[in-house]
Amino acid sequence: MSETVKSPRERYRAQVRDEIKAHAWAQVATTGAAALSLNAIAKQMGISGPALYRYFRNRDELMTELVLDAYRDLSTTCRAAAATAHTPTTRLAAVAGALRRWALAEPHRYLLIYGTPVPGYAAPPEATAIAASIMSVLMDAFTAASAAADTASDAATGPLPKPAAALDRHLATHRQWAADHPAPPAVLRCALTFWTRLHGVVSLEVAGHFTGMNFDPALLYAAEADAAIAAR
Amino acid sequence: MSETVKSPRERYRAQVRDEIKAHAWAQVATTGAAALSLNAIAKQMGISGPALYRYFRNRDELMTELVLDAYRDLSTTCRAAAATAHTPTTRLAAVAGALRRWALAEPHRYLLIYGTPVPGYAAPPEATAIAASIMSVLMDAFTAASAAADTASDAATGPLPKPAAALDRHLATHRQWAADHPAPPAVLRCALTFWTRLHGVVSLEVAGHFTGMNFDPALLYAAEADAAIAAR
DNA sequence: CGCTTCAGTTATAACCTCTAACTCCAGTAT
DNA sequence: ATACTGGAGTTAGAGGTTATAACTGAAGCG
Repeated sequence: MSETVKSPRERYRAQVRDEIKAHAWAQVATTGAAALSLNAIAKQMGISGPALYRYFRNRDELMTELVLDAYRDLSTTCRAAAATAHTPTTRLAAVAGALRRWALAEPHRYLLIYGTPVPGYAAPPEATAIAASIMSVLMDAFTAASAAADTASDAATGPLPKPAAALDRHLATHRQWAADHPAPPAVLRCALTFWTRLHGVVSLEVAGHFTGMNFDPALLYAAEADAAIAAR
Repeated sequence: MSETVKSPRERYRAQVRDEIKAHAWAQVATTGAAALSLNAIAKQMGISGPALYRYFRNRDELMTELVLDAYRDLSTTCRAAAATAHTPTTRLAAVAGALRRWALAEPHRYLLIYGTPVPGYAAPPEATAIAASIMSVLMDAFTAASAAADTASDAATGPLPKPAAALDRHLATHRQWAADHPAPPAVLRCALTFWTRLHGVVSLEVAGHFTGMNFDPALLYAAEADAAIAAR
């Protein structure tokens, strides 16, 4: 760590950058990413607007930084949750629970990643790399789960439905996103559906589409997580 | 229809309102809802900015109008798709296909409804009513599907997993959103999961989260739709 | 200890939403 | 038919935003 010793200038610069990001996160948490205002941040910090442009080229660069922070945080949260459990199925359940808690803790942070992309904005390659790393957590767990299922009772799950089989055949050749992961197509499919199903529930929840419906999204989420795990 | 005869003033007013909305939709389609600019619309129409405020109290009112239009269009699209099929399962498949086509035809329109809510904005009660009507299409189809399954072979689907059973018990009492629909809890659960699963795939697709992954979302979507229908 | 680099400043441009005050014409009512 | 009035559209302007340009002054560097 002592090798990261920097000049005073750079130390100060990094410190101010972090302070800016802290204020930005506060804004995102309260009013959402769309209302993020560089001017307001500067005012809160007691400096004038254009001073911020010494630290971030423009609004998009700050936004990208926030997106990457959010991705990183989500990734470590999922990995930490996975590490707490020792059986494959409980590990998947732990990741599912952690994902929802993470999303509900700061809805705007979840929406910053998975919500409406800003018009001209394109996610940086690093973001997709982190997203892939989250998927690898799921693929690891599903690999272990399917192995355990083989040794135990591989029946119960009858023949694969046609569309699922077609998806598996497709994923056998179209697996660029999991190129460095040795999982078979079925595991890729399971990880993918696990992700999309959980996102389906939690994204509607954080966007407020369940508010008027008067039921507990937690139960729906639990049922979906369970189904996705049991389906194998 | 001839009873809706209006004064010339009101005819003109309605016409201009529609023209404004047409330009707004064009903007939403190209740059997204977040970048919707009343000024730009006025410029395109050859009038000056403040003139628009004769027709819409503010930006939010125009946005609300667009949201309601989108909801209405999605609702009629789903109902039309459901009407094309004659068996319950093909009807569900038709609705699923129509939903994805509708979303992909204009991604920003889908995101306008199901994407990140704008900061201070709250959906009008009419929107939730239309959303409920979309759900009722699904509940009708699942009701018919489960009835058909009873007459045929109700086995295959073994005992309900614990979390799903818990959700069913919860929905038995928490069904405000389907108060005027006689469907049993299991049907509510099926409709709900059908919705969330399809949304999970299509929302990630329109938000561009599959772009770097190099697989065909259509196959994943088809597999998910099929699974949600087969699960009953 | 001088020089240079850079953080922060003000001024400014070009947008945005939205209000206020005014003009003027067209539809309405007598 | 004509007088009246309501409303559509105008300009001016307040207050917000992102972002650039030019300048100042101090702090770090050699």
